[in-house]
Amino acid sequence: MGIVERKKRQRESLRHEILDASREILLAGGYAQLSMRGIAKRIEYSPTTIYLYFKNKDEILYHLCVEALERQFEFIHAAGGDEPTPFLRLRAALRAYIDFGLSEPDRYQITYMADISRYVSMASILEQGSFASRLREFMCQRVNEVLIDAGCALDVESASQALWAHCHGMVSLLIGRPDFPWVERERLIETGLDISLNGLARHGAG
Amino acid sequence: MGIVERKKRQRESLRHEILDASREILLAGGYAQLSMRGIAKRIEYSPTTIYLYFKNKDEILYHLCVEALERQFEFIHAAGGDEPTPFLRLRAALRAYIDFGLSEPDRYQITYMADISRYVSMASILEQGSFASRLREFMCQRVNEVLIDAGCALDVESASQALWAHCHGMVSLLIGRPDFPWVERERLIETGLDISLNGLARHGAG
DNA sequence: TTAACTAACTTTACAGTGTTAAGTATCTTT
DNA sequence: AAAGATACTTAACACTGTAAAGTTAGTTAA
Repeated sequence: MGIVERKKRQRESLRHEILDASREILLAGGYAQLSMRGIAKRIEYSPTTIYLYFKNKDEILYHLCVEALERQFEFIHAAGGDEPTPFLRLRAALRAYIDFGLSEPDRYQITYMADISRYVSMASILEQGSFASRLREFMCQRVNEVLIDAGCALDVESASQALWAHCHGMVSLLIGRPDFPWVERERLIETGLDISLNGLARHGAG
Repeated sequence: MGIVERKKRQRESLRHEILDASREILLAGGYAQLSMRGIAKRIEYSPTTIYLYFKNKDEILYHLCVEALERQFEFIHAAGGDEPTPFLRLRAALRAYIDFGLSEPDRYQITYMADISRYVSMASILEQGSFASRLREFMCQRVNEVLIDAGCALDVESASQALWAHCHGMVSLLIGRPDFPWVERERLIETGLDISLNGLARHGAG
């Protein structure tokens, strides 16, 4: 029965068109520009058609979020693999985290700053095998290597979450308050990383 | 001419009523609940009356933001003054920053996370003598004491901004993603502070 | 004292948002 | 050809922030 297949393909196709249009609007005009009616106009369907393919706007945001996490994971995973020490490998990963956020602010915003929680649970974003959970594991691994290397008794999970928060703080403030009188950006980032990483490696080392 | 005075007072009074209503709505129902029509209903005036007292919604948010910064400054300024060392005094201030954010999430959100930038400039928030600028100076001062005490050559401004970002990251993630599988909150905060502060104090100390 | 002016406030309206319910047209199956 | 499912649209609801015009009451000047 090729017809059923074709229908399925067509359905899948419009689903993708919706996500493509959403992504384009997001990256072109930012998060605030993204509206159901805007998406509808772009794909040349009525606004309510979208609801036949997605439960609501948050479900679209969720898919954009998952996509963004995939890109983020790949960006960070690719960074610093050739560095000689655990310390430098972790540093490269954190630096990549920050660079990703600053170079793709709208993607970053949708994953970490947008108010996405009404319909989308953290659990579904962190489901096993997802890029979010792989990113999390990857980070914990790099942190763990440093902890072992430095002979430091810190809890991996706590340390990873703290470092994540540190990086997120820099990204979100730089994105969200661009007109604050920041020191030179590169210096701020490097100082922030130095502080965090020195604090990690030398923790409990007298 | 007492009449002009009285009129001025009445005008000032309604202005305050509007801000009071806004604050109450914000603290009761959160940022998303705050609407011009909601404020109007609470003060028993028509929605457009508000526009005779405030340019737009952002100007109301701005005033709530300034208020929140005042509270935040006082909360943080009061913390740790009796601690014996610069290190512990800074630690207490950062801890207070985080505690303030977590205990008054809506106030925190409006000052650091809300998209307030269309009409309100950072410059007006940081104007000389404002609580925002006093908070900033206070933080730099405590950081500076630690830097001097530890004989560390880090730039005060960079270090302060980095530490601020670290704390903001923890607060904003804990507020914004409450359903993430965080480690026990107290442990996370303490670990984050340990890392940041050890990294600061031991920076460049071999 | 009456006419002009002004200040305070409301009504109406516009353009936008997410979303639901009902209706239509087309395509598939019996 | 009739029945049923699928895909899509139109109309509508309940919101949002905000601008323009209209109303009412109070103040001032002739």
